[in-house]
Amino acid sequence: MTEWEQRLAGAGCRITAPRRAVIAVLMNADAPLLPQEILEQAQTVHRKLGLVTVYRTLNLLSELSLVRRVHREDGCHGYLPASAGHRHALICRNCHRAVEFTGHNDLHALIERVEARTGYRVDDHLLQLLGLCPHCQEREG
Amino acid sequence: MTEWEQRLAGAGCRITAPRRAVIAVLMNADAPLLPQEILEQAQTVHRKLGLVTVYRTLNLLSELSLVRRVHREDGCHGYLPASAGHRHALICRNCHRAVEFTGHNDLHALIERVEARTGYRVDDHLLQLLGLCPHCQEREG
DNA sequence: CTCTTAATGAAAAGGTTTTTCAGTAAAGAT
DNA sequence: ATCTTTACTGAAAAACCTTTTCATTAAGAG
Repeated sequence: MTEWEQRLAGAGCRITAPRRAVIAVLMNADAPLLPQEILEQAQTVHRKLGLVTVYRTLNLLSELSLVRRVHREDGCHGYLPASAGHRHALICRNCHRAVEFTGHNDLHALIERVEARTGYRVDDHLLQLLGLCPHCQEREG
Repeated sequence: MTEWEQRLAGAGCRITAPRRAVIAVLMNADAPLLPQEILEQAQTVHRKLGLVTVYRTLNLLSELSLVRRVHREDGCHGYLPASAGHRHALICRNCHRAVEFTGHNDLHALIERVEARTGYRVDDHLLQLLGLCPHCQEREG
């Protein structure tokens, strides 16, 4: 049983073949995957998987903080395996390969300054970086 | 003619009553407005305005950097008047009132560190802060 | 193995955003 | 002021992504 499956079981959820298939795809993803893409890859393992179950499993994994949802410019959402703690995604605009990073320390100063100037109390943030990964830089240059 | 209308005219676009109505609503918005909300407010000025034209005008204003699109957790998009330069939105999770801020200096150090560690070249970023505005803090406390 | 009920898949519904297309009106030319 | 061109508009339909509904299936406790 994988670590993710243990977390599911610990939360009182059943370990089913459809969930195993979705998990297998997501655990090793290195770019944000759309639900439709997850479906197509997972169906090679579990043929009769439906898109609805992909969405339900993604919601479940999000609640357990096992995956992170990233916003795309076109308005739909990709999903990435989430590392522990509050991290952010750096996404290649060409191949969509993503890495995570922590921005906590640098953001802390910024957030304090903004709180002082605006009077707002900040309790959450969304940060995504966009650029070119090393691989795609080579191809371009 | 307002500043926004001059920008439109300068870009070769026609100044029409529907566009004026959308602009009038957005110029003074202090919270991200949904296309549907913009429609309802703008229809008090231009009764036969359609939702399609709201979307088309929002795309136009986005291209001219007169409005900024902010991502909401539910997946749809709100629109805010954009100040000059690269700014970010701080949004109240209760009343949705928003203020803008510049995070350029603080993010610069973070971005350089992430570039050094990952090899990515970062050329854009998305940063939104969420919290409570002073007004809603009072109401809560 | 049996039983309970969580989980599934198909179909339908719900929402937002885009496309299509015939009609309208803005703005430059006359 | 009027004409002419064509960008713009609104309604309807289409195209998405995502959620809900509901009858059926199967996980896992006893």
